[in-house]
Amino acid sequence: MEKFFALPPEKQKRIIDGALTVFGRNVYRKASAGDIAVAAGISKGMIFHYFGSKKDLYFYLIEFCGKLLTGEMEKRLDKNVTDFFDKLKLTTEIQISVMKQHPALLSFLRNVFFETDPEVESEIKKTTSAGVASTQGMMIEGVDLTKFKDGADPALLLKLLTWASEGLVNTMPMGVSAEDLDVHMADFYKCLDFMKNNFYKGEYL
Amino acid sequence: MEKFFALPPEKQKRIIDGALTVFGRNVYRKASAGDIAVAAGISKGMIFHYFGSKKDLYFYLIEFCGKLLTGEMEKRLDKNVTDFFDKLKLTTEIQISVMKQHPALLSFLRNVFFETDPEVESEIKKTTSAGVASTQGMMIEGVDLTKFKDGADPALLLKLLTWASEGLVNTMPMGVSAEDLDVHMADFYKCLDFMKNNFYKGEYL
DNA sequence: AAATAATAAACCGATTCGGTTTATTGCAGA
DNA sequence: TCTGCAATAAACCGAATCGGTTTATTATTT
Repeated sequence: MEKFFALPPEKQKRIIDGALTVFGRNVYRKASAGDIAVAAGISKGMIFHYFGSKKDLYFYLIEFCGKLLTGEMEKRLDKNVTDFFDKLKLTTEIQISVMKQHPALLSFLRNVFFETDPEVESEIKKTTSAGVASTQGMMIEGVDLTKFKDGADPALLLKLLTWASEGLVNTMPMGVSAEDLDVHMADFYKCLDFMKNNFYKGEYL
Repeated sequence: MEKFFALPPEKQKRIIDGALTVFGRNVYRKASAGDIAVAAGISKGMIFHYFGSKKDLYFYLIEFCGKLLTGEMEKRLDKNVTDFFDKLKLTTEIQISVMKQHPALLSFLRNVFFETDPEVESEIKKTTSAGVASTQGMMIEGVDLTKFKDGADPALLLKLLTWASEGLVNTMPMGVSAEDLDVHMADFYKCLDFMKNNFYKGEYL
């Protein structure tokens, strides 16, 4: 893998994104090295020159994405944020910013999560058991629930907005441009503000 | 294809669902007849005996799903429903009921929509141009907007709930059981009621 | 110019592909 | 029970593709 790391960073990125795209659209077995090479704009042989094997590339990508995602989360998701909507906004913002760097990252991780190929499944379970954790659960902890009006159900609201966030990301899975992401995020933020205005007590607006 | 239609209906269904699953998880080129046969619990040869070719099977499935979906929509989506939430509920209900019959149907159609393989793309465009139509646009037409409170933005609300509906369906794409679907749908309905209670004028509740 | 590293392209045996053919089974009607 | 026929599984086909290696070519360094 030293060979790979010796490459200029923008080329590393091209290869990573090409591989993420192919692994993000296909199951492990059907994601061929040839397709990855084409997507990355290099010759097939180079993949094995850089990574040794398809499997090695695959697990390198898992590690890379995991570290990037959790790294961004730890760096930017301030523990002191107790406002429900701020926290949700922040989480979405991080996801979007990651997708701007690597558009196929989320669909790749999703495929990894659902992968069942015996050649990789057991090792996946080993390396990702710590990583995933329930976003749902830790989202609501430390949140100041007293800001909500009586009758407003934060858990339900969280569920709704989590779905929406999922759907938002999922409705444009192909080559999603940064501008498109911004447009949709702006709409999503409008939704958040809208909800906040309606479900917070007046004094917290 | 007469051979296929002569089969007992439950066997037809098994084959359809197997094929939908495989085509729903893979791009056309990577969805192999062998995998489909395994998923359907028949031998590979039978696929060609029933359908002639993989491509014929593929387009039969497109036609089948299209007819089923639009058929259900026309049958159940009453034109007289002018209530925003009733309409949304009805639409979701139809989608879920279709997914109960054929769990992989939606992901299959989704893949068809994004398919780019030259072997099938042009013919897809021909056969589906009429079918898709903008759900978003026709969702809001004929809806009684006067029921909303001042300050409630129905278009924004529709967007949010459409995303949520997308996310709801998309968060469990694998072998989703009917009970799971019911649980999630119940949650979604609770969200709808919740929104309705908050964004409708009092006299319409 | 010689040596060395990076890369593409040709190549390898093995596997899988879409599709066909053959062998086996189940089930009519006699 | 035998016979014929349709349904099916299993073996098979040449072609393509697979993961991976080797060779040839191009850049780069010395």
